[in-house]
Amino acid sequence: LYPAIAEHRVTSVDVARRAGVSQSTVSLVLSGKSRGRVSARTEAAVRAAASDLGYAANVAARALRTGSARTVGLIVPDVTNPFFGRVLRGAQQAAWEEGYAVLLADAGNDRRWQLASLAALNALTVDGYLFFEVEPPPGQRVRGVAIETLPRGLPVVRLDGAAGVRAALEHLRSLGHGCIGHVSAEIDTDTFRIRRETFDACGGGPRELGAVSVDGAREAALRLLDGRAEVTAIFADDDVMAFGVYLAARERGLAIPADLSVVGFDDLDLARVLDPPLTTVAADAEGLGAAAFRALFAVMSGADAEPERVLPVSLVLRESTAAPAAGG
Amino acid sequence: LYPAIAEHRVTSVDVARRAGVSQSTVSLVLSGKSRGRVSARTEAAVRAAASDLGYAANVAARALRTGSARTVGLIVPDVTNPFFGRVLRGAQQAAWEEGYAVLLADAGNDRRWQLASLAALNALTVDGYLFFEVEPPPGQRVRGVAIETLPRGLPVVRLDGAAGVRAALEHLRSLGHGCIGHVSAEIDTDTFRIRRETFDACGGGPRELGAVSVDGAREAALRLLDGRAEVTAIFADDDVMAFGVYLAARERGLAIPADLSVVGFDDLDLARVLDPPLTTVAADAEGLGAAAFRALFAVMSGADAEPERVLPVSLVLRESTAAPAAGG
DNA sequence: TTGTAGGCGTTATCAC
DNA sequence: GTGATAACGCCTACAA
Repeated sequence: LYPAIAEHRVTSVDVARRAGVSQSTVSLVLSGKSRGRVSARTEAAVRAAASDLGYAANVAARALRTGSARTVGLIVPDVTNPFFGRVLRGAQQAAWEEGYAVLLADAGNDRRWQLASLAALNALTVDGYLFFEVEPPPGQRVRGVAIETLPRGLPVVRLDGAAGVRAALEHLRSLGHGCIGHVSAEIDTDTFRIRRETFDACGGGPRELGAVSVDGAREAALRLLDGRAEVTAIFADDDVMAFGVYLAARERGLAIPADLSVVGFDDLDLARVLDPPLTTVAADAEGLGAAAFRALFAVMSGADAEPERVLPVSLVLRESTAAPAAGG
Repeated sequence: LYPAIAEHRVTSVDVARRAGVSQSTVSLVLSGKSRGRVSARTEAAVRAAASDLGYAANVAARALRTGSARTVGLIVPDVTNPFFGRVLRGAQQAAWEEGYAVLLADAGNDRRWQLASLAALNALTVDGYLFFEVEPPPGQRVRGVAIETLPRGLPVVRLDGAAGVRAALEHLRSLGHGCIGHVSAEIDTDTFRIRRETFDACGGGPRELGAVSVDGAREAALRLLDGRAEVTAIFADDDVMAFGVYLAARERGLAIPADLSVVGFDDLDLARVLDPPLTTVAADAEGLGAAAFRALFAVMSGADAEPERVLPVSLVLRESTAAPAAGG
C-alpha cells in the first residue's frame, strides 16, 4: 500500500547490484534516457529491481548534481485565507503533471517572515518562484511569475479584477443604488489597488480601509455605515471582508439586502452559506494556481511566457443585493 | 532588503577564497563547531566574507552529506479546509525556532495522491512526518507523529474531541433538547470515530453521514430533518459541516435557534459571521500544530516523546442554540 | 550496449 | 589552529 519509508534508504547502487548491472545503467534507465542505448532485457531487469526495492531517487543528490530539485516555491501572504488553499491545489495539480512539487511558504503578512521564507526556499535550490500578491525582489533577476500583481518585470497571471469590480458596480447601479461604499483592503498590493482604482473610475462612493480579515472589514464597514453619506450598498474587496460587512450590518440593525446590499469577491464556498447568500465575483482560484505554474514552467523551460495572462471572472448573483429601500 | 537570489550561487569555496582560508575552516566556523579550534581573527574574517558575499549553505549538499534537510513534512487531507492553514502556521512557527522548515503535502482526500505526496516527501529526505488525520504507513518504522488520531505506534497529539462532544451535548441537554441529531463526517478517521462514539455514549440521537464539505453536510442534514425522528438540535462534526446544516435549515424553512439548535466544532473565524453566530467547540489549531512539531522534534532528537498529548477544547456559546420550541 | 570516472557543495576525520 | 581529503547519491561524458 504505502511506499517504503525505509530505514536504510535504497540507492541506485542497491538497484544496480540487484539487477546485476552498473549504477550508471540504472540511472540511464530510470531517467528515461535509455532509448536505443540499453537493451529491453536490461531495462526490464532494472525496473523490476527498482520496484522490488521500492527505490526512489534521492532528491538531494539529484539536486546537487543537476542544480534542480524539480521544485517551485509558492509564497503567499497568509495561509489562513481559504482562497490560497485553492490556489495551492491548482498549482500542485499542474506541477504534478510535470513532475514538480510545490513548496508553500507563508509570509504571514509579515515582512520579516517573508524574507526568511524566501531565503529558505532559495537555499533549497528551488527552481522558480510563484509570488502571490507578494512583491518579488526588486532589481534581481529571479525566475518566477507573479500572481495577482501588475507586470513589473516578471510574467504575471492575474484575475480580471477590474472587470469584476465593474460588473459588481453596474449590477448595483442597475438596481438603483446611488451611493455605493467600498470596504477595501488596507494592504498596498496591486490586487487591491486595481480594485480601488476601478471602483473610483466607475464613480463609486466613500471608502474605508481595513485589514483583510473579518474583524478588519467589520470595523471599516462600521465607519462607513456611521459616516455622513447615505450608503445603500457596499462592495467588499473579498469575501472574507464581505463577511465582516455582514457583521457590521447586523450590529447596526440593518437587514441585507433590504437596508443594505453587499457584494464580495472570490466566491468562497462559504459565500453561499451566509444568510442571505452573498452576491460575489467568482474567481477560479485553482485555475489561477494552475495557470501560474504553467507560466513558470514555460519560463523555466526557456520559452518566453506571455508577459501577462488575465483570467476572466464572473459575477454570481445571489440574494445579498436588491433595490434600495424607497426614501433610503 | 531581499536576500540575494543569486545567478551564480555563492559556495563555501568562494567564502574561503575571499577570507584567505581553506574551505573546511569556513565550514567549521559557520556550523558553529569552531570553539577552541579556530582563532578569533580567522573566525571574524570568515564571517565577514560570508556576509559580504551573502553566502547561504546549499541545502541539497548539506542534506546529501548529513542525511538531513532539516525539514519535516506535514500531510493533510485537504488544504482547502481553513483549519489546516492554522495548523500549518502553528507548526511552521515552532519549526522555525529550531531551524526547521515544514513542507506541506496535500493528500487531496485521495489515496493515490496521498501516496504520491508521501513518496515525494520521502525522496526529499524529510526528517520526519506530521500525519494529520492520515494513517501513517502500517508496520513500518517511520519517524513521525500523528495528529488527531488514536495512538497506534506513533506518538499522538490530538484535541480532546470527546470532551468537546460531551460539552456540546450537555449544553443541548441542559437547554431541554431530547432528540439530538448528528451530522457526521463519512471519512473513516479517528477524529470522527471518536466524535461518533462519544455522541452515542452520551445518548445522542439519529446520525447521517456526509462528506466534509458544506454540500456534503447539507445533504446529510436534509436527510436528518426529513427523517422520522423529531430532531430539535444538531451537532455537526466540524464548523464547515455546521455551515451545511445552516443551509439545510434555511431550505426547510427552519429558524435557528428557534426551530433548530446547531453546534459545530473548530471555531473557525467564520463561525461568528453566520447568522445567528455559531455555538461551537473551540480548538486551538495553531497550538495543535506547534505541539505536534515539538513532539516530532523530541522524537528526532532521540528523546522519547510522550505517547499521547491531548489538548483541551472549550465550548463557546453563541446564538445558534436555545431551548426547543414547546410542542416541537 | 554497458561500464568507468569525475564532480556537484557539504561535513567530518585526520594529519600537519 | 588549520588544511587536505574522503565520502554522501546521483548524472553524464566518454571509454570499452
